[in-house]
Amino acid sequence: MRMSELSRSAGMPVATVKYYLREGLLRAGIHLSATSASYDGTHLERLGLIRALVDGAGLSIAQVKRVTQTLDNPPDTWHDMLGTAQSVLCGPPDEDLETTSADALLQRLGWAVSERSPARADLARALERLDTGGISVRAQDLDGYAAAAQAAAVIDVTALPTDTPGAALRQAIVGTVLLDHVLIALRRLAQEDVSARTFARRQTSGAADSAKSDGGAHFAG
Amino acid sequence: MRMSELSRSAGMPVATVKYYLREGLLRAGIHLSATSASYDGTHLERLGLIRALVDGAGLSIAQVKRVTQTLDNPPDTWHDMLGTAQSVLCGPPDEDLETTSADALLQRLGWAVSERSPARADLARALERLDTGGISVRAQDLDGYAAAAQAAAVIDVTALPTDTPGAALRQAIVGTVLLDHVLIALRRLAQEDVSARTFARRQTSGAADSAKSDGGAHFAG
DNA sequence: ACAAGTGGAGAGTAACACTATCCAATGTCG
DNA sequence: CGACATTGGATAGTGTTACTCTCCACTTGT
Repeated sequence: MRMSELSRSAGMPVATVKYYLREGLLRAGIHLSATSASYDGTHLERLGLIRALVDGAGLSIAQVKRVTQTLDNPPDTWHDMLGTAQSVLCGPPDEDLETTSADALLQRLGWAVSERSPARADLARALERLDTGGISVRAQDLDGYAAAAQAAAVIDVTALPTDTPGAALRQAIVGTVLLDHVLIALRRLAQEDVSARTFARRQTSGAADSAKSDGGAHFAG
Repeated sequence: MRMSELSRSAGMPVATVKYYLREGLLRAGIHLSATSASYDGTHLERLGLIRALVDGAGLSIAQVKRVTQTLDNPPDTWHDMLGTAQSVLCGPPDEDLETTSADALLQRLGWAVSERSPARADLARALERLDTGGISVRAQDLDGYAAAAQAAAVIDVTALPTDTPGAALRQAIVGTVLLDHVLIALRRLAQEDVSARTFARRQTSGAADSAKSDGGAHFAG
């Protein structure tokens, strides 16, 4: 397959494919001569991955580069797999970060997470932003969110392919970041469902009797 | 409070505050004369919100503008509240979008969501990207993710403040988008915990016993 | 022979989120 | 009263990102 066919199959301009080659996101093709190289299905697949990560997950080119470099050079242990996935996807570590509320939550949950896990910093940052954004969340609600996150994580880990490390790493990184958005969309839709059942015809003002009293009663099943 | 004090309190340059004023993210202060206006705590609070949404949630200025406009002009019903929050936070509706897999999932779940809910389009897009990214997810796993998302949504809805519509709307929009990131971080941390418990010292390859051959046997629990 | 395509490199572009500069009109301090 | 910093307001400039375009010498297919 030549450049023009590759770009046509992937649905993007030749210039863009060249750009990804320059940036090291895509391996060079096999050189047949000074002015022609041959690309195969793995190149096409890689372009699909780049497109999904950039357009779908909103990753920057630099992040995608880290993902692809990791995919091409996997770590040694299964546990490092997810750790690598996270170091690629999380924000940078930050020494002067207030992590007490995050630490308190994690201790309450009893989760075995490293002291300097990048996701711990992400959690601390997210909780801090809730604060600066003027949102307060009850501890018991945080615990509830954590339980939901754990339910998702159990599925993540059990669904990791076990045939090859490469497939596992790919699933760990790509599946994690793409499923983030599936989960977010599902949360929105579940909100709509729950909201519809709870206050379908309740007004924001006027005759509204306490919505609080039966707010959660319909979800026992 | 004058401009310089407002910008100092919010921890951002005067030029940036002026920019937000220009873009309509921040109400103008009360004009005391042609060259001075007075700002109050609501302006400071709004700047904190903008900062949380831009830096924390990664929203664009245009999205933040839609959020603030909605906050300043709330809808009529409680149910519209979350709908409005979603139309602000979700991607655009798309007529030519393949929604069959999303529709199938939602029908299986039996959720009461509108045919043209923007979150439905988001879900369809996210599922499509899983495909172009080369990730396949079993239907039963999707159902599991949906259950986790629903658990989060129940907390979302029951935690909505019921005192004033403004507070509810603020929580619905700001809480939803900021808690997205809390949930994502919690999912990463839960992955680390689950992974640590599952394959703490198992090798992907190398001198240890062939991880390939028995790779999948340990995940039954 | 010759149009079309190739790898490669560099410059150009559009969007975005600020950031800097300028201005006339104050406020404020000695 | 006058020097001087600050204000609201407008306009232009900056740095980053993710492409996109142009050019080139050189094959390749017909």
